[in-house]
Parts: sequence; structure tokens; C-alpha cells
Amino acid sequence: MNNTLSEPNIAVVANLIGDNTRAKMLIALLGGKALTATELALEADITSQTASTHLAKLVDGQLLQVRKQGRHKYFQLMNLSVAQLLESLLNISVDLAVDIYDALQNHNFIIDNGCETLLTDLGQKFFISIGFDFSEIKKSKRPICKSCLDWSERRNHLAGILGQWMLDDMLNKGWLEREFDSRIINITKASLAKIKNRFNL
Amino acid sequence: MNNTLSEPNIAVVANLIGDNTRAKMLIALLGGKALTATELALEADITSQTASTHLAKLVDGQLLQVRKQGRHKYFQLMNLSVAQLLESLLNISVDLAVDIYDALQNHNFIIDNGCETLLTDLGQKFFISIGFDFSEIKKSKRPICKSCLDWSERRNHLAGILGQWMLDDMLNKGWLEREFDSRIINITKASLAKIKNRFNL
DNA sequence: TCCATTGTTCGATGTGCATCGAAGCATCGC
DNA sequence: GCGATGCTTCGATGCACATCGAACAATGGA
Repeated sequence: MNNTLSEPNIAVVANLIGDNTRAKMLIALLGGKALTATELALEADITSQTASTHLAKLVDGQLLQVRKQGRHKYFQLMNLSVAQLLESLLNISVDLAVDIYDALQNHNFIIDNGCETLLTDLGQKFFISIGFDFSEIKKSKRPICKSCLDWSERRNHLAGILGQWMLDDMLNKGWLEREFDSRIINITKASLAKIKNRFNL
Repeated sequence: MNNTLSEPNIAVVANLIGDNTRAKMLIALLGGKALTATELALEADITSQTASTHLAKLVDGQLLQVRKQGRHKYFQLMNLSVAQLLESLLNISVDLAVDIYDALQNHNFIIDNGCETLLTDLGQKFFISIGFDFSEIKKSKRPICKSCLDWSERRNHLAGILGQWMLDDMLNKGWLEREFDSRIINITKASLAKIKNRFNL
């Protein structure tokens, strides 16, 4: 591995994280639990060969450490600094979901009491006004409005029926489009404006 | 600009920083002073056209903000979060210089009192033992051993005559090689072992 | 008005690299 | 021992993108 003396090699480290599938792996490992190569391959939707090369690079780049156990290899983040770096990155690349969550909170549509998010009366009126059908609550046992810790374990985004409905609604309206066989949602520039307008962002 | 809802786009951000020349620009801007496009092009050793495209990407990616002033364009880091992200990256991609500094400190060869670094008697003996000529101190007014704030403004590396001598020495021994017309120093894997051995790292 | 400077856009080129199929090791259970 | 599972290496393929030359637009100074 090459190193630089007078200049930091931040580009090398950033480049490691800059690949989409490697980023998926790292985020999967941000939970703290050590995962095997195949588990990470599944998480990133790639073959085991590709995962192997990626993991080798991440280990070589000191971002991951590996522990061999039988025929398995358990990977985990190298140290706390790596986790903090990933959280810094998550802090920058703000999710639209977080934006929406914050907006709803600012409008007093939802209240976050620290451990769960509650829908206010004002919020209920708002969601009814934009077409949400609260009658389906009774059919399901999923909480209607619950915050969950996302990858950074800090920023809230909407979960539960309400969040799912918002997501489906936007997908139906064509504002968002789901990548084939993936949890990734893409949003176009034009649609982003509509969404921001809808939520007064 | 594309955004992702259900998955964080840390790969996008990291990929922006992952390019070597863009990293150079960002680090140049870490000083806090706003720089023009041509200044950044010079800093990164590229033509103005290439710099223009890079800067456009960094602005689009919300890492830089730009202020137009006459026919100049002044670029600077978007916000504190970006600076903190860069510092996290610098924190990970540890310099060899920092390693050496820490090693010298652990061996009680130098003492860091917070604002400057002092050479101990033990350290003086060590440096004499490896060939450092302290008689040249009198010829110069540069401090013989002074820590300076590097890019992260947190981690010390060696400055002053002593640091310069160590650098020149390693360059002469062929352990390091300087890139043409640049402050970048490269170190090979084999040489790294020698250096680590020399400083008992 | 003319020129110099600063910055952008376009097209062409080259290269690095992610991806996967195929084949090869190592390890476990039987 | 033999198959199954987990992981790696190699080679080929394809794509994304950094880079620069050339041409162009905008601004400032003389």
C-alpha cells in the first residue's frame, strides 16, 4: 500500500467509500455486528467474487478488519474513527426522508418524544387533506407513525404505515422511481421541487 | 442533482472527494480562505478547463459554495459539516509524519507542551546517533524542533530544521521520492518497513 | 474599441475499475 | 473418502470519467 508523507491521502480513503456497493457494505456494518462475506454480498446485491475483491480493498485500506472463523470470514469496521467518518458522511448526504421528517416536525404535524414519534391532531388533518386514509389503520397492527433510527443511528426518518404510504404515494405519482429489485429510490430534479413544494420545504 | 430516499448517498459524496485533484482542492480550501478557480487549478496542477468541471461538480454536490465577484469566482467550503467531514477523513488517512511524530513522543525524544514541541536531551542524543548535526543550528534561525498545525489543524507533525532534515535524509536515502514539482512525497512499501524499523514503529 | 484575463462548454482520448463467469482452494459435515 | 459451502483468483468486458485542446463567453483595463 502506498502512503503519502506531505499530503494526506484522503482521496484514497474517500475513493474506497465512493463506490456504491462498497458504501452499502460499510453502512451495513455500521450497525456494529460483524458480517460474513456472503452476507455483505447479499446486502450489496452482487456476486460473491465481486464482494471478495471489494472486501479485500476495504481491509487493505484499513477501513475494515477481518476475523477468520472456520470457513467464514467476519468483517467489521476497523475502529471508531471509521464509524465516525461514515457518520460524518451521512451527516452531509442528507436524506430527503430526513428533510421531510424535519418539515413535518416544524409544522407540528408530528412530535418526537425521544423514543417514538406521535402524530398530532393537526398532522392527522393534514394527512387526511392530502388523501391519507386512516381507516386502514384498523386493518393492520403496524404503528401508524413511528420514528426509527436510520443508518446514522441519529437522524430520524418516518417509518410505520404513514411513512410507507407517503413513499407509495410518491411512487404512484411518479415523483420517485424505484431501482429494479432494490431498496434504492431515485428522485428527479423536477420531482424534488414538487415534493418540497408539497411539504413547504 | 439526483438524490436517494431510502438509501443514503454517501457514495456520491465520497466519490466527489475520492478524486485526487478534487481532494487537493478541498484541502486547499480547508484553510478557510476562499480561492478562485485558477488558484485552485494551480493548487491541483491541472488546466483551468479541468478545474472548472471539478468545481462545478463540487458545487453541485453541495460541498462548495461559490461567490461571483467581477470576473472571478471565489470558492469555499459549503459549511462546517463539510470541514468536519474532511477532518474525519484526515483523521483516518493518518500521515506517516504523524506516526513518526507520535513515535518520537512515545520515546520521550520530544515533548509537546501544547503550543510548541521541545527536543529532550534523550531526543538530542538519538538524533545525534543517527547522524544529525546540531552544529548547523547556529547557522540558522529556524527553530530546531517545532510542531506545526497541519491540514486537520489538530495533528502535529514535525516542522523546523529537524523535520526538514529528517525529510531530506530520507529523500537522500531513497526511502522517499518527491513527485515532480510538487509537495507530494511518495513512499514505497519496502521503504515504509525501513522507516518504521528505524523509528521502532 | 481592442486586448488580456477568467471561466465555461464540447468533443475526443485514454484509462482505471467494477462486474461476472469460470475455475480453483479451503473447510465443514457425513 | 465425497459433496457442499464459503471464499478467492484470473481473464474478459464494458462503462464511467478525468484530462486536455480548441473554441467561446464574460468581464475589466487601456
